[in-house]
Amino acid sequence: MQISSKLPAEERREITINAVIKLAGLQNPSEITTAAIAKHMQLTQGALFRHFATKDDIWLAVMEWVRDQFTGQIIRTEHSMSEPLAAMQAMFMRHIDFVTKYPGVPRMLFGELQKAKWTPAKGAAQSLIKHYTERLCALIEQGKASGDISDDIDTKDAAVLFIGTIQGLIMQSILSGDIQRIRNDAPGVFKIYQRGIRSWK
Amino acid sequence: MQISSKLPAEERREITINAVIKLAGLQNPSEITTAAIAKHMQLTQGALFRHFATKDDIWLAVMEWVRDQFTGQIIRTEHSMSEPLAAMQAMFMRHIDFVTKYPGVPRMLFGELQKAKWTPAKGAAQSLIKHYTERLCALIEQGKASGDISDDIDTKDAAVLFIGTIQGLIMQSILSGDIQRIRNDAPGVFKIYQRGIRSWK
DNA sequence: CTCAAGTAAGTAATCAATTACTACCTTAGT
DNA sequence: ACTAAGGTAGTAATTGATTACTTACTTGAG
Repeated sequence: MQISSKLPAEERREITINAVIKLAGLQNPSEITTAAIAKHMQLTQGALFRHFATKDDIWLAVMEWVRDQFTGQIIRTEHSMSEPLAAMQAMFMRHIDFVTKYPGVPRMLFGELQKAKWTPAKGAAQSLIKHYTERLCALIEQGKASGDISDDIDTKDAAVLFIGTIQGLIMQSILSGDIQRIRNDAPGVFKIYQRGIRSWK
Repeated sequence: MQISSKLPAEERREITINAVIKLAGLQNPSEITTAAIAKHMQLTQGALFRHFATKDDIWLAVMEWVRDQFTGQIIRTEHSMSEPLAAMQAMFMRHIDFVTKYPGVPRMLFGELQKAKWTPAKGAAQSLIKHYTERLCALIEQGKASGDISDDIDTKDAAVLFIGTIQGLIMQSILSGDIQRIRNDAPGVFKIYQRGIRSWK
């Protein structure tokens, strides 16, 4: 039997993370087995445990990758805009881009958050969303200060709705089975959100 | 060993559905085992299969219960209001009421929809949301006709956002671990949604 | 030659589903 | 009114699959 070409540990970890994210786009993340991951990267199941102590450890590595990639992209997008509302729209679209590129990610996040007992991966997921919410709240406050966003609305509520708006698009795409469709729906949905928070002079 | 008092089949099915919904509020629905369900209703695991052919059959029964309860309540609420926007607000609050009363339900729904392969329970979940979306679209069209809702916005987008808004609140409550908190947040979030769709004359 | 990275074949635990048996209720025949 | 028969709903133990993880051995690049 031919064996896979040997690779250094760090490279294998990266390939593993990639495989998990790809598989999560095709099936229910909680049903992804170590055997399935190994098969997808042309490796035997036991070999995975040369690079990860436990399966939880794999999930943690994946969540950390997601955290770094996602947060990095969002922060960079935010800083590329000066007007708060424009920044929010750009972040919205960047977020949509991200989830259409990696459709498994929102599934993993939501699935992880549902778990009853604490896991390192769940902690990473929680802090990711917490951090995201904080950035949004800061932007909304800016928008209120500059007069672009209405003072009438609650900052936290507006942040929750921003994320919920995307969540709703994702759910719709899961229903239709076509993740790419949310690219078309996103602008119209964001328009409604923007009408909801902007001030009318 | 003392055995549980015998009950007629139909009653046992109802008790089972109740147990599943209660358990789903406490833990990740996909991790609920037949043993856990049986234990929660003071029954042995094997006895469950006197009333349900398979575990999938249990899930289907639960989803059908949810479909009947939820749809019934929402439809009744819709018909109790004459103005479209008022009806939507009432439906929003009824929906929030429902998920705070049965916190396991949204988890089950979302978890079921994520599954790769089709199951009867997944089909029931899909048709529930499809039907709900259709009712919302009809209401929004009514609102446009009466001039309460802006013609500028897309009906389907507005319906997606309505559900997404609630989805966002649920996610926030899962994060905070306190499902009851969404009762407080709901009015403020709906207010933003309403600003987003209503016409400004 | 070494040893990190691989294979292949385990193990123990968990889970849905099955099986063999039992207790209780209803009902028909005398 | 009694009682034997049949059906229903329970128990307790077991089965076969699946899963995360382990162990003993093998390979090949530096």
